[in-house]
Order: sequence, then structure tokens, then C-alpha cells
Amino acid sequence: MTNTTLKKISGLLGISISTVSRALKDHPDISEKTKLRVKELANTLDYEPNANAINLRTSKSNLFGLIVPTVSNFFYDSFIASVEEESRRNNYSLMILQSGDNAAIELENLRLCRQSRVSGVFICLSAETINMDVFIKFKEHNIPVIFFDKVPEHTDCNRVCVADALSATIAANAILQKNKKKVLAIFGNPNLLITKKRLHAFEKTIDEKIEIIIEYANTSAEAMEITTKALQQKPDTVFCMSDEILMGAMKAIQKFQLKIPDDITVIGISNGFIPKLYHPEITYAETSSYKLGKLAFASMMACMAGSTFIQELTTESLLVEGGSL
Amino acid sequence: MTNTTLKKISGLLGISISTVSRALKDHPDISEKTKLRVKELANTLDYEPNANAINLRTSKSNLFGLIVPTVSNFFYDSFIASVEEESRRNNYSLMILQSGDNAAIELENLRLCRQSRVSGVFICLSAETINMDVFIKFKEHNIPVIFFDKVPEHTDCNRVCVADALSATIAANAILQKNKKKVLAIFGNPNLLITKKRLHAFEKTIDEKIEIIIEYANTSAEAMEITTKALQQKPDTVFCMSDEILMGAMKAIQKFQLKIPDDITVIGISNGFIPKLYHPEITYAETSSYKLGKLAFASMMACMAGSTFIQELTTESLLVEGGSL
DNA sequence: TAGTTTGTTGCAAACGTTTGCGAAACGCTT
DNA sequence: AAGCGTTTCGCAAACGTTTGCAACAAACTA
Repeated sequence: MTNTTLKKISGLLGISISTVSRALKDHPDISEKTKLRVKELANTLDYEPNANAINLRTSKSNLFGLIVPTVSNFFYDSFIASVEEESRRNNYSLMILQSGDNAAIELENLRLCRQSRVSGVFICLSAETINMDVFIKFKEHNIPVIFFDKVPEHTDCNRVCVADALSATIAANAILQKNKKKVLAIFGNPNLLITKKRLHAFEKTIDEKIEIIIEYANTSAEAMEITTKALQQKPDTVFCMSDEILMGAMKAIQKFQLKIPDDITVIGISNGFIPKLYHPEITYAETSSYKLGKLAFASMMACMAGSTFIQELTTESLLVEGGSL
Repeated sequence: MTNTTLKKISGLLGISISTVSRALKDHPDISEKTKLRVKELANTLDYEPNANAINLRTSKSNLFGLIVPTVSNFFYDSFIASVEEESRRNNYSLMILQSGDNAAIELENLRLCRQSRVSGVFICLSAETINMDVFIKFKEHNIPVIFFDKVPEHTDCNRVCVADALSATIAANAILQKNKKKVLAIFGNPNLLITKKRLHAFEKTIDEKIEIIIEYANTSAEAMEITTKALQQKPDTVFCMSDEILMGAMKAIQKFQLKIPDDITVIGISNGFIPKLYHPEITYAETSSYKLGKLAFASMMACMAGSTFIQELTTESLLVEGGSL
């Protein structure tokens, strides 16, 4: 069965296409009588407007692109969920692309966005992205780009980030308040901006008030190894910069059957899912990607509304007590 | 800056639009010389074809719709990742929509798919979906629909599912082989097809050879409660039908500080992420949503290739040893 | 009666492509 | 010189909409 079009309806009713078009959108020029006839027929014929034709004609798309290293990640997935919710609420659709942390694929995805004439794109840069030239093209074409999570360092652009410094500070303060004496602090890849920010804030807050062992782990498995070793130095607290690291550290702690919080205490920075898997639940400074999504969307809407103002936004953060500290 | 179009290029070069169009796609009719001129200009002008115009003209879209209760879920997210990978590989894009387990939103999403003239849709039904009428419309319009995970029971349609019965059987056999005596088996919502299938296969395999305590939990929290209580009956093994349940059961086990596998053994059915969070890692019968995605895509491609053959596909399953059994 | 308003509808162009068909230009053969 | 085949290109319609403008009839005003 071929799709119903305005032409088909107009033919059947013996009226012009433009009349049908206007009738369907309650244009005041059209009489109630024809409106009724048109709508009725459109209904029985199961008419659905062709989005491609509309987009072409109006040169708008009501489509956002969203590019992320991978969907399958407990940080990005709720970010996506959040943006999708808002998009739908505002009559936009979402085209989701994965870069797989591959710069070439990322580029290909961006090209796809342009071809689809998206109204804007949300992007979390791949780990290998260096060249920022593509994005000036987007600017030239007036396609707003909102960077989130992994954002460019020095370019002026719209960015939304979780509260890296704040969350690390919150965690550090929580540790100090509990009168801990020796903390094992595990961070991620030291080259990443996010690591630098969190490390700096954490160290600054601890400020040599208590002893601190700093380690770096790129993966969950590495975090487990490192924790296993470092536990020999008998820290009374473990701080984990991310969920990835927390997962590894917890395996080490379970391996030694240490009792939380009696034998050792734990605190992390997290989106909230992983900490709730353990008993007692892990205390963490929250960096919600769901909230980040809302923020990103708001920023996008500001751009759509014509704001040429470049802004960097940051979510708040708060301590969620679990019982592990 | 306005977008470059074929017309713009043709104007600048003093040739016709059709020549430009053909030159860009290496049509043999066009001389190498003009091809070169056209491509060069297209490049410097940063030409990107307008997907809407192409779709309109060719009445194809190279777009799939994917509808899921929520993206933020460790089963769906890797399903999505999987389908997205394949889509890109085959030059399709993915439009991802969330139903929020709400039938009305689901309907709205399906409408959006029709309006975008998607080439096909992947859908995991919302929990409240009853009315299947929409889908006959899709069939009338020759838009293939692949149901996955939560699929309609009785309609004839293309379905891909994880190996519910098989995975439960595998888990049960693993338990029997280890000579366990008393198993606490926790299942999900007993009204769901997935629960029925897994329960039936599990019971059939255990077949009263050993003692079995059957419980039902709708949420992770419920699973924790139930486990807490049931542990008093001193089972030597806990079987969890899903990750959701495993998460709850593990919290209870951690609460009592039971040592795995000495004090108690654990086995589940899982996608693989959650079991690897613990030490020792949990043994599970794998039901991979990543593989399910590949399967779904293959099924979709079969439809696109014109297969009118209705099929129900099921992934395989295998035991992944973790050390918890 | 003529002119003006009001309400209703249609015409036609435009958005950016693709593609069947025809046509010009050229060289080659007799 | 005439015929023919090739190569290279352009015309124009079509895809399904939206929308400014004109057109027409009916009703009202002066």
C-alpha cells in the first residue's frame, strides 16, 4: 500500500492540495465544513505527513544528533535517556551515533549529521580527537554544537560538564570530617582533563592534613591490581575518582574480605548506579549524567533561540551517604 | 552561510544541475575533466548532499527506528550499541526513541517513525502495550518490524529473543553437576512470558532431584528482602533469573558477610556486566543483548531483502564460569 | 448601483535531489 | 558528402510539502 499524500486526499475530495494542507493544520482561512471532510478522510486513509518533504520545504529538521563513544556505558546511557526525554517533550527527534572512540568514525558521524541537516548536535569527543576543524564548519553553517563530558580544552565553545572540582572537594571534605588518617586515592588517566581537575581539587582540599597515597588506573582491572597492592600500606579509606575505578577497588576489597566500614571505608565520585550495588552502599559525591543531559539540552535550546553567547555550564554535586564511610 | 547545493555548483561552473549530480557520483556519461572540476569545487564549497531531498526523491530513507522502554539499562544499552554498529556498517542511521514503558508514548514514537519514513523499526514493547493494531498498519505499508526481548505472544511477527529456556536449563544443570543440595531460586514477575519460560525450564531440569525454594521479586530491593529472609532456610545455592535480581541477592549476601563460594554459591542468568563486578565473579548463563542486537539486525536485513518469511530467532547461551559456584 | 469588505479556495513556485530522454558535438567510416 | 556511432551534456518532471498571492463569490456599505 502506497503512502497517502496531500495530493491523494485532494484528488479524492476534488479540492486543491493547498486547501488540504491548510485544513489539516486548522488554518483560519478554511471553512469548518471542508476541514471536517479533510480531516475525516485523512484519518481513514491513515495520513502521516512526510517529514522529509516538510524538512526540505521548510529547511528545518527538528532533529538533533548525539555522538558518544559508546551507548553502552552507565554514564552515557542516562545522559542519552535524559536528552531523549527533553527532545521528545520539545518535538525533536534524536539521531544517536557512536564513535567507538575512533576519530575517523566520529568524523563520519558528524558528516551524517550535516547531511541530515540536524538542528544541532551534542557531542562527547572521542579519546583520539585532536583536529577541531570540523566544528568551525558547523559554526559557519549555524549548527549549534554542545560539547559534554569530554570537551575541547581551549576552543571557545558551548560546554556542559559535571562538577569535577566540586565533587572531588566534597569527597575530600567528607573524608576529613570523618577523621580519617590515611587515604588511598585512585585516579584515572592522568592526561585527561577530568583527572587533572579532580586530582587538583582533591589534593588541595586534603592539603596534607592527612596522609595520602595517590595512584592512577586506566581500567577497572588496573584499579583492582593497584588496590590490591596499596592495601598493604594499610590505608583506612579508599577514594575512587570514577565508577570504573570503584568497581575495581571493590573487587579487591571483597577479595580480602575487608568489612566496610569497619576494616576500611570507601568513597567515590559517581553517577549513582554502581555505589548502590554493594552493601553497605558506597558513599559518593554525585555527578549525575541525567542532570548533565538536562543542562545540555537547556544549553541547546538557548542556542536555538538565537543566543550567540558562548557558555560553559556545570552541574551541581552533592554528597550521597551510603554507609561506607 | 547558506548550504551549498547542486544548483549553486552548477551555476558557478556554468553547467547543468544534472551534470553536477552525475559528476559527483562518477556517472560514466560525464567526462573526467568535468568530474574533476565539479568535485574540486564541491570540495572547497564543502558540499554535503541534503538527505531530506534525496529521501524525498528516492522515497527511501536509510533510517531505522529503535524503540525501547529506556536507554538507560544495561541490557538495552548494549543491544542498542550492537544495532547501531551494524546500522552504520550498512549505511543506515538509527533514530532511538524511549517509550518509558508508556503505551501512549510508544504510539507517538511509532507515529514519528512513520512520519520519518523509516525503512524499518526495532521495538521492545512497553510493559503496558496491549493493542497491536498499529503494527498491522506497518505491515500494510511494508515497513518491517522486528520485535525483540519483550515481544507479542500470539501474533505472527518477526521476533528475536534471548535463549530463555536454554539459559535456565544451563544454569540448572550447572547446579546439579556441582552436587548442590538446596537451591534458592529467585524469579521475576510471574506474569511475564520471560519468567514463565525460565521458571519452567529451570524446574523441569532440577526435576525434584534436589530441594528447591522458589521466590519471586519484581525489583532489586525486593530481591534483597526475599533473599534476606530465605537465607534462614540455609540454601547452599542461590539462582537469580536476572541481573536485577542478582544485584539484590548479592546485597543480602554481602550484608550477612557470607563467603562465596564457601558459605554459599551463586549463579545467575545475565548479560555479563553485573556478574563481573564481584569477587569472585559470579558464574552465569549468558544471554547477550549484544548478540541479540546482531541477530535482530540480521533479521531486519532479511526483511529488507524481501523475505516475507516470518521467523522467530533465538540467541544461543553458554555457561560463563566465574568462581561463585 | 457600484464599491468595498469578508470568507473561502486555488495557482504556482520553491525546497534539493534523481533520472529518462533527447540533443548537440565530434570523430570515424564509407 | 553523407551516414553513423560515441561521448558528453541539458531539459524537465517528479518526490510531498508550504505559502504568498490572486481569484472568486457572497454579503455588506454608501
